[in-house]
Amino acid sequence: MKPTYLTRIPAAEAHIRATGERLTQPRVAMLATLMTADHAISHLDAVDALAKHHPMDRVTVYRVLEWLVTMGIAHRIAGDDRVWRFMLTAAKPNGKANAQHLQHAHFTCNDCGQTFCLDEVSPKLPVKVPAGFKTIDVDLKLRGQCAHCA
Amino acid sequence: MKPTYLTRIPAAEAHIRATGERLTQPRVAMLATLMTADHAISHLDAVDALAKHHPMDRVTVYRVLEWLVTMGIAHRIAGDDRVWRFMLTAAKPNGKANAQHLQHAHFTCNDCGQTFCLDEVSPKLPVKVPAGFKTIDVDLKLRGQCAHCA
DNA sequence: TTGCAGATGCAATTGAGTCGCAAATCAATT
DNA sequence: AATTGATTTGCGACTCAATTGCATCTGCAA
Repeated sequence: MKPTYLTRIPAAEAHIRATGERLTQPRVAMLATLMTADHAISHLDAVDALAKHHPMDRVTVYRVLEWLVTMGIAHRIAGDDRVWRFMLTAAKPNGKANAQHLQHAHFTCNDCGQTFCLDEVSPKLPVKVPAGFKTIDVDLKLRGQCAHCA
Repeated sequence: MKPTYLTRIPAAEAHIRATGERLTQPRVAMLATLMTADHAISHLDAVDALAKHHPMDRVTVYRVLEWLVTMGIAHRIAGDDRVWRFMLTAAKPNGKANAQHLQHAHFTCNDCGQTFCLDEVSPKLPVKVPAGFKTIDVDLKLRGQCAHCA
């Protein structure tokens, strides 16, 4: 069954505390919200989801989301509608961010519009680039129908 | 050496005439401009580039670009800055759009910001998706340093 | 408890992209 | 060559995600 917001609070606090940065209510609430999502959520989705338990300013949502990205806790995905969507970066068992996650795939459903992470697809992409080009980051994006809509 | 705008006009006219749609000045100018670019250009880049030889309205640029995409002559790429960039779709020797081009890779340089097409990388991507998911379109995006900036 | 760097809220701004509508243009037909 | 009618273009106004500036508040350490 789906995890609820409230049950994620302690884990969210621990995760933020582990960064050594300031532990603030908006950060906890935002991270707990991300933890309950099984797909990438937009800034607006986040505002709506937070409205129930911990309403906060739109701009704060932007800034907290950006902070989570710079901390490596979340990553952002460019949607076809020019809207950023955010998702937790997969963590390794020890709690550290997964470096391999930098190179991974996303699947966006043409019907429902949801975006999912496909971690299992990614790490072994053999990508050849022309001479002189240096690859730092790889992003694989699929479009189609998700299991629910097909 | 780089192709110039003027030398591309005849080819652009021929290409548009081949679609069976109306041959208009903005379409010719836009296509000729795209033909001189070796990397993906934004809507604003296009407006600036056209200003010299064939100034046209911002909105017209958007619409012509969109028309070129629906015709399969160009394709659009979502940039990390939420800006669409456009590029000619590689044509096969017979002049028809290349269907395989639908599944291909882009390389964006972190330093100069230019985006290039890597047609040779793409077609044989073995992508596994979870059960029930149906892939229709694949987009591979690389980030790093291009040959010029490295 | 206090001090203050860093975080948040609010209002205003930016900038890519879109919409509606009147005027202009292309091309088919006379 | 002129007419006609459907498409396109230009212009203004608009939408909406995201950002910026600044005053206020808050977490944390001394």
